[in-house]
Parts: sequence; structure tokens; C-alpha cells
Amino acid sequence: MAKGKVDRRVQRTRQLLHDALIDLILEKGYDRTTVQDIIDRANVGRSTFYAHYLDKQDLLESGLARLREELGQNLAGDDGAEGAEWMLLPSLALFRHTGQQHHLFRAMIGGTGIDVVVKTIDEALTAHAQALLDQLIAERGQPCVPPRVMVTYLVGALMALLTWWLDNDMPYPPEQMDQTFRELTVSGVAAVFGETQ
Amino acid sequence: MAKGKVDRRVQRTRQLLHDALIDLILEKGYDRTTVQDIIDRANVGRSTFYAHYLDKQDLLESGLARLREELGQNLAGDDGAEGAEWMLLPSLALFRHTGQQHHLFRAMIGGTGIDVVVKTIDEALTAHAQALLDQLIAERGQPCVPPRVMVTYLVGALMALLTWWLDNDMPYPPEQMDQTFRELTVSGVAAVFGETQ
DNA sequence: ATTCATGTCGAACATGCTGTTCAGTAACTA
DNA sequence: TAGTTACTGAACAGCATGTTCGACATGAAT
Repeated sequence: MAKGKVDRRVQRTRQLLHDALIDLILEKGYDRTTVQDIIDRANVGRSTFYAHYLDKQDLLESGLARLREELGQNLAGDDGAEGAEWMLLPSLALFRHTGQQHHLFRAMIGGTGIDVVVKTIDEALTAHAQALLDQLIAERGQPCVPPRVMVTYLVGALMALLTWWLDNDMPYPPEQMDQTFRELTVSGVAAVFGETQ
Repeated sequence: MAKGKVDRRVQRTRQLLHDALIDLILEKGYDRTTVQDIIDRANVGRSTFYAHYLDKQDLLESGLARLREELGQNLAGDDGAEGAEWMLLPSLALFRHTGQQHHLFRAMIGGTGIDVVVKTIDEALTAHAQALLDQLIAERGQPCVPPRVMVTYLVGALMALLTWWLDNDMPYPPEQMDQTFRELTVSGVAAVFGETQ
């Protein structure tokens, strides 16, 4: 015992609850989903729910580790792309990955998204950008603006593009969104109007 | 009658409810504030509350018109600043204005902010930037990226800087935040590292 | 296969907030 | 001052929460 083995019944119950939550988020949104809904949908006893999770939020967060992991893997291979010298964020992979599961991601980070999910993705991207920026600083010296502010700027802009893109039914392909993001971040507004400055 | 005059009692009640809501938002956050809290704090009867507003959200939104108006006035004079050719957003005025009432704005748009408030400010900034961008396009022709995406990018980045700044106790003066935002938007990441590109 | 631990069920319960109703009372307007 | 309008306060039904408990079912271990 104590061998890390989890009782089949426990696995089953947790799976049912997670699936029910995702279903309901897609159907009626996170906020309007109640614990009552979840246990009805999962066909699980009320007391069973509270034996596993503190509340709705706790259930959601227990599924976030998986999301983070999955996202991390999908985003990892995007760094070494050609001409990526100034690219501090895996934007192409992000657009592609979220676009593939756009129903889910739209429900989770679009419109009135789920705060804790947005925060999770935000933090992951921030950590990523911060690391690459540190590297860049080592190579090229300090930029003329506070690095932390720069990271906030980049992540904020990317998250805005992403949620807008999902909310508006992905009117451009991931490649174009990535391209646009790159041009704006690297060269700025002046350059996209054809200025050499 | 029907002369636009509002009964003093009505004015009084609404003022009490609005004040109570703001108080409670600052004290315990919007989400944790209940209608019960509000009417207790305002010392107003339960039925009176529902005679004026549908629910907590309705009360909040009824106060948003004022915020929008006030914000609009404070932000209006920031456009014609020197060297503002590429500046599509009144960032300096925004940092100054929110910084002055940072307790309130932090509670409303920082950390776990209030969705509808964030959306209101976001929309106001978006409309502002969109208008200036149209003007710029008339002068200089089409940029090489979709204008709507550009607006989303700029507003998203600015909102990110603003919330970060408020959440972190305004570690830089408004002028520096504005300056940083300008440099990143206008010239991009490459330029802040001293590249001429 | 039997045993024993553990998970689940389902019902009941106290609690708290919501939104509505209504008769009585107070305050404002004209 | 008269008449309209707003507020009060209490009561009510509805619903979701989170807890508890004994009965039951299913798993793991020998």
C-alpha cells in the first residue's frame, strides 16, 4: 500500500466530475455551472463530490496541472524558428494549439473567461518570456525600458490577440496572427506603416 | 411633473447604494459582496433595493456611465502632446488618472478585477484607438497588418501594463510607464535594445 | 474466495442568499 | 394641505451550499 496506486473508484469518480465540468462549461459557462449541475451530470453523490474537492473552483484547478503540462509541450518546439531572434513568445504554436481546441479555449479564456485559467496561461507565458529575455539581456545588454514591464507588455498584447481571435471565430489563420504579432512587437507601429525611422 | 426632476428620496437611496457598493468592493471585493451586505451598509430596505435595481450587477453598471464620462474627460486632452504622431492611446493621462485613485481602480481592474469594468475601459480605449488609427490610415495608407488586430494589440498591451502597475503598487511614475509604452509600441523590441534595424 | 478497508450513495439538515410580495408608514411635490 | 410616491420590515418560497450519517457496494490483499 501507499504505493501511489489510486483506487479505481477514485479514478472513475474524478474522471466523471472533470468531464462533467468541461461539458457544462461548454454548455452554459463556468459561472452559471453549479455543484448541483456537476454531480447531476456526472451522476455522482453529493457527499462524494465533497470527499474529493472543496468546491467547484477546487475541481477546476485540479485539472489545470494537465492543461499546463499539455500546453508546455505544445509550445516548447516553437522557439528555434528561423528569424526568431527577437521572438520571446511561442505565439505561432499558441495560436495553432488553441485554434485546434477553440471551443474549449474560447469558453475558458474568451469573452467572460475563467479567471484562474487565464491567469495560468498568463503566468506560463510570462515565465517563458522572462527566461528568454534574460538570455537576450546577457547577449545584448540592458534595454532602455524595465525588463519586467517589457514582459508584461508582450504577454498582455499576445493574450489580447489570442482572446480576440478566438472570440471572433478565428478570422485569420494562425500563421498570419503570429506574423502580425511579430511585426508589431519587433518593429513597432512605425514600421508596419512602411517607415524606416 | 414629468419634468425630469427626480424625487429626493430616490436620489438619496441610489447614492447610498452606490456608496455602499464602492465601500464594500474596496473592503472585500466585488465577488464576495452580497446584496445583503449592500443594503445593510446602505441601511436601506431589501424591497427598496429591488425597486431600483435588478441585482448587484445592475447596480454596478448603473454607475459605469459616470466612470466612462469622467474617464473620457480626463483622457481627452492627452492626444496633442508633442511627438505623439504614432500615439494612438492616451496612455499618460490614463496612468495619471488611475494612479490618483489607485485604490479604487486596483479593486476594479487589478488582480481579480471586475469583468464588466475592465470591459468598459477596454471598449472605450478601443474606440479611441480605432478612430485615431483610421485617421492615420487616411494620411499614410494601409499598414501591412489588419488594423483591427493592431488596435487589439495596443489596447491589450496598455491594459496589461496598467493592471500590472496598479497591482504592483505603481513602482514607476506615470511618465515612465507612458514612455515605456510609447517606445515599445512605436519602435518595437529591437529598438529598445539599441538596434537601428 | 473470503476478508477487510475504503469509496460511494442518498437522504436529511442547517445555513445563507435571492428575489417577491404586501400592508403600513413616511416623505416629497404641487 | 392633499395626494402621490417612495420606503420599511417582515414574511415567504426557492435554490445552492457544505456537512453528517448509516447502509451499501466495490475494490485490494491474502
